[in-house]
Amino acid sequence: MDIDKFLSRTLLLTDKRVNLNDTLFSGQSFSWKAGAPIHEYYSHVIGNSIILLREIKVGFIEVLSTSNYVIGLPIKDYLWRYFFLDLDEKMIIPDNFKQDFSDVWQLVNSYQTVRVMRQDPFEVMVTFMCAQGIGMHLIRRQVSMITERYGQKIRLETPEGEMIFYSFPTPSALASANLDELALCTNNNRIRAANIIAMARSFESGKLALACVRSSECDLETLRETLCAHSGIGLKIADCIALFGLGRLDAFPIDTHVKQYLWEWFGIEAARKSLTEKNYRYLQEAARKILGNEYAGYVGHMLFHCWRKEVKKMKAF
DNA sequence: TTCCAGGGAAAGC
DNA sequence: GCTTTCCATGGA
Repeated sequence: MDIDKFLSRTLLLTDKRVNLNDTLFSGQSFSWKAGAPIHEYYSHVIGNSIILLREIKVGFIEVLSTSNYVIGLPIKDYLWRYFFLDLDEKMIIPDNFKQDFSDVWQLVNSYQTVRVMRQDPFEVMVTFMCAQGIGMHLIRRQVSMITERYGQKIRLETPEGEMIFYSFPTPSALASANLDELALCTNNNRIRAANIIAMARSFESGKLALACVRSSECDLETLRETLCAHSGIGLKIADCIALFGLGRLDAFPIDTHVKQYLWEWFGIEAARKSLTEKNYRYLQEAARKILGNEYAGYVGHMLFHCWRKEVKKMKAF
């Protein structure tokens, strides 16, 4: 059974089509491979971690996705939850955007099938706390070193032989980490390492974890305040955690790439200035007027992916 | 060499 | 309050 057949079966189960080639993990595209035994698909994502889909009996799937391990979940339930299948991507893009920016829409149109994945909140927090002002290469190296040092070793038999992966570290593993050791994994950045340890302790104490569980009940601003109370988490990282880890599709993170397309595609003057908090908030409001409010982050991510791939000519790793 | 990468926070006006 | 500088490293 190959991936296409797997998808045609899931299509029957869900009435929805998921093109695995269009899935994004923390905004990064990646490829899936068929493994062994059959009905098993895995992929490297950020760091030395994997997503593994394994059919354990007809219609039921086992999912190993870094720290998120679910056994015996019906395929339909898994796909609905993990790939946001309750979302009709054709309905989330405002008509006025298609009309007012038809040239951009022509470019972005084919990116509608992009799917943002619902990821583990703790993993998203650590990953994006490693992502300040450096390139993806270094971010991946940091996360990779953290998983190898503090995660659990996993052996996987594949047609290419045995492969070794590491699960994402638990909050308690990082909460009890030694500062000097963790700093070796974070570009020798001791401030970043200390921030991650403090955040993990807050998560382990239940304080931050509870805020995550209740994140859908509060407004976005309250959620951002809770996240930003932790040193090392500012507005941008808080928005990334809300979007990727907590399913808040209204959260609209603005990074250097989003800033670029807000100017180049939409001519928003403020996008040429630096991202101070004031300007960050202003740009978000400006973007919401174009992209809508409820799904601003999800739509923004299609644009993000399109911008990097079509305009910046960046390759998926 | 210089600039730019998925920023945040402290320091300086 | 708002803006500039520092943190830290590797690749183009």
